[in-house]
Amino acid sequence: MSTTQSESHVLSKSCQYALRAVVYIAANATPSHLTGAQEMADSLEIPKHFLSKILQQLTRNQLVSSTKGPNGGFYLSEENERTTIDRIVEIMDGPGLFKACVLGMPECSAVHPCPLHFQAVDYRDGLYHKLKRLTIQELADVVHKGHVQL
Amino acid sequence: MSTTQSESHVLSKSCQYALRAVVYIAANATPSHLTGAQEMADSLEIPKHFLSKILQQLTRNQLVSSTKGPNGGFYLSEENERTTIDRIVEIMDGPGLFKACVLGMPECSAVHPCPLHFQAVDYRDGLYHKLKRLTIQELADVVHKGHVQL
DNA sequence: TGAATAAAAGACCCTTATATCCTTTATTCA
DNA sequence: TGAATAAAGGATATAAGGGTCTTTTATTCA
Repeated sequence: MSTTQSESHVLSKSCQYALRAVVYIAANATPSHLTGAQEMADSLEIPKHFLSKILQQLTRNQLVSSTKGPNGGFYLSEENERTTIDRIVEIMDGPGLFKACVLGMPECSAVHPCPLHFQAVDYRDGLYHKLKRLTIQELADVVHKGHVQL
Repeated sequence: MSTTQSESHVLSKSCQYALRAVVYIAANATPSHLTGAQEMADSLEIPKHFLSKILQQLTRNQLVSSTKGPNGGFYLSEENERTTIDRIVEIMDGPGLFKACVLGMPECSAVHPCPLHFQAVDYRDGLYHKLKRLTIQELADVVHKGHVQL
């Protein structure tokens, strides 16, 4: 009974990598030692070239900072550290994730709900509101205390 | 500042179509008038051939019933009507969705959590337990009462 | 029986996500 | 200044998801 399953996910792989990378930078970069793409790729076990692409995207959107050349690499400005998780998700996966209907219907709302609207909406909104208040720095702190793996 | 976003989603399109189709069948098929793929495709605005393939997958897994030939089509047995939503999701998208880590880490659990584990897990499990108790028939009833759009 | 109907099945194509590679630009420091 | 380093950028490859088309099989009914 072979069934071809479409392996779905909440966050794209790019977004997952982006979040882990940014938290890694927050937890490991210091003014005297910036974090390089190579170091991150090794430590987080993310394909290096793919990670570089993602980091580029984040810097272009000013969610992480970088400098080129020897001793160059990535770091977070004070402002970068206060970035909330939802911002990263939005940059990587677009604004749709926390707004779109579970069943993909264009007109789904509390007034014209799809059959799963009320089952799904609190799940979605609950997560969204948490991520909207949670900063990179806060996650990095938890990592530093060793309570969590990256 | 062009950012190539990877449009993520909770349920795959195949799964969204599958759920809508099954609820449609439950709400519209009668012993004297089975629902055809064409009718469903038209009514739900789903590409017909794609829908057919999905329906095939569901019948192969005995979540919907069908007969060929003139006046043939799809219908739900009594047992089919009591199928819970999580079963459909599992057939279409695999068993991973409600178990996998938000950040895609293989070893994520309450003991070795990823940075977002506790933020995500209760919502994920909450939705899962709802879908595990919710049947096709129950959704079809809501549709019949006109409270919901398909 | 045979023509018409509708699902089952399989081959195929297009788009997007994921991943890799190569070249260019900026920076450091000997 | 120039060699080395590391990010930025662009072009390309691979895989999976989404979608289409054609043929086969089962069923009905005239």
